[in-house]
Amino acid sequence: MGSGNAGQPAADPVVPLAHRVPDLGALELLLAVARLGSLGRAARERGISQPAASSRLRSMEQQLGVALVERSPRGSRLTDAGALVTDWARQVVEAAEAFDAGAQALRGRRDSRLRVAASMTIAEYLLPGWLIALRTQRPDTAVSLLAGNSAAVAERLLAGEADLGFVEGLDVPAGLDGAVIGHDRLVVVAAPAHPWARRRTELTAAELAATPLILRERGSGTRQVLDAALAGHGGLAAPLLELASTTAVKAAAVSGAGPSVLSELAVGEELAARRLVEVPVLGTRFSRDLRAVWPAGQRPAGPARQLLGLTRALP
Amino acid sequence: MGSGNAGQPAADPVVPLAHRVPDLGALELLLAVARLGSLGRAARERGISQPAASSRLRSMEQQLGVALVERSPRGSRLTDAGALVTDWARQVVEAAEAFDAGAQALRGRRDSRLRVAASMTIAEYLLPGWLIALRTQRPDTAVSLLAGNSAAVAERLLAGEADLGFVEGLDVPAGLDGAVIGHDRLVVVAAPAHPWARRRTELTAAELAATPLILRERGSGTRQVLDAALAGHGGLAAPLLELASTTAVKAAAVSGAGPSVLSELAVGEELAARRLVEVPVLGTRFSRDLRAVWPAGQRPAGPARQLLGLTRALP
DNA sequence: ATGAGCCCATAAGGTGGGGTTATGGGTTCA
DNA sequence: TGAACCCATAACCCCACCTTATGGGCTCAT
Repeated sequence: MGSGNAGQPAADPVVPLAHRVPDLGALELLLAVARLGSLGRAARERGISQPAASSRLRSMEQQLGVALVERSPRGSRLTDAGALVTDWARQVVEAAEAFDAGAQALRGRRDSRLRVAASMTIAEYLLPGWLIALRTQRPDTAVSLLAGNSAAVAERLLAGEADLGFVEGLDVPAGLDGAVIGHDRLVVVAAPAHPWARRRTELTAAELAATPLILRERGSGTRQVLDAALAGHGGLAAPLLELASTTAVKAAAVSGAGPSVLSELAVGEELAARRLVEVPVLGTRFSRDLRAVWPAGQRPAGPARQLLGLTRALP
Repeated sequence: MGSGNAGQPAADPVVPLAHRVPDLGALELLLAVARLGSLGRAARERGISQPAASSRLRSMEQQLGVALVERSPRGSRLTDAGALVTDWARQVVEAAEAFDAGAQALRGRRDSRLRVAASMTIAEYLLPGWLIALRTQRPDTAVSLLAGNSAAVAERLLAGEADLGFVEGLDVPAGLDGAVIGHDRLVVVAAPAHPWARRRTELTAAELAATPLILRERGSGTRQVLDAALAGHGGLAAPLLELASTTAVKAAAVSGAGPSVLSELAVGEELAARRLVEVPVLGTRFSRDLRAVWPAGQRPAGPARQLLGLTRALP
């Protein structure tokens, strides 16, 4: 099934993305040039030689087919296009920083200063940002992250193997205290081409329950909330597809395989770009609280307290 | 490694980000493995050999210090950590796709099928997403982008050098028709350590006007709105810093140099992660419409109409 | 049970992108 | 007019990533 298959949508690029987008080093260099106003200065900050910076930037311009900086004997300024590209580059670099913060926590060992246990959705979409913020305040705080469902989070906390937990369930697990730090909403989404995207009337809960959906595997927090909410409407139909990760579910929904229900946090990007469309549902609000939790009676202190403070400005 | 350095204030990484984060090719490979469930299949899709994929993935795991996939004689599945990393990777890849879509439009020539002129904020934060969406619907539509202020956008449209424009001004430029496609709000932001971040009372407009801010250069749309809104409150004080790009302004604000006023679109990320804090302002709403515009009487058709349709689901 | 057809791993060898140092020419300013 | 910035070019080096060739484990149909 190598070539000539029909169903595959806009999948395999002829020339891969990695060849059309400069690598992270080049993007960081561009940001440094924008900030410092000189190739040499930027090179020094990034720890490379000035000719290396010069050639790197030049090949980036060639690759993009756009002049990015105006070089002069007394410095370099961004062109108009360069300013635009620089801001796009910053988005990529920020995503990479979140990746790095998350990965670092994931590899963190037991002796970390701060051990966090978090549910999947929170670990995926919120925690990396918090860790970046924490790093700017306390650069030397080593953080370890363990991701799992609510029960696993509670278990770790009660066993003394984690200092702070985050859960997205409907209630606080027994033995834990908690504080609501934000809210999450489940949204019904479909590809723009799907009939549901063009409905002019709201979906009824019963209709939703009766329709096969693309879902995460049984046991995911999202699915539990959905199950509970639709229990009174005939129960959830057998899934159209059952996939292992949010990523996979989104990809399937975008490609038009069918409608899905996902956290607002997960599909913000897709909705904004109209790769997915939200389908309003009558009456039912698939809302759930996001909570920080800790062993009952033991108020978070030290790094845990600081991280808790960072989480209070949620969307 | 990584232990040893003490006070380094998160500025220039000792070991650069590019060395701690796998490159785009590796991240795309990981996404393909997650989707297809097999190294060999993923390798084929990405157009490389199976050993290359195997070794690439292995070195990524080594770099991150985390096992990402469980290999078995009948395929590979993501580990729990791998699922998390894959979702973080997807964020990076999506940002890179936006970068690519934007860069491609920027290099687009005059003979493109669809010529767009857009103001800076829209070009920076919204257009790339729209272009990605457009590409999935009409892969063969070549788009060119020209970014400038409202006057420049109007000029291009009236000269017949652009098919569709986007502006964020307060009114529709003369000679053009338009439709509101969304709204943008200017927010006052400060670093979490700034006194304003801890205020319990709302800022007055007069107070804001009297305080030196970090701003874009004169002429930016953001600054015009701000000027107009504060004209009745003593006028804007001389800026604390005047920088050339939104990126630079944000960086300065995050580093604590002072308060700034920026589009909500530009600082969403920073607010969510608490790298910046919004400072409420009494009474005044710095709101502005986002509009699609076209020459009066000439309703958009063809690709322009299609793009217009994509923009109707704004935040 | 046995070969086909997947899966993945290891080994050995090529190539080019990105790095380096060395050098030179332009502008600004004390 | 020399010092101190800016940037560019040239010649060289290295390793990260690719390739092809090969082998072993699991599953399944014949």
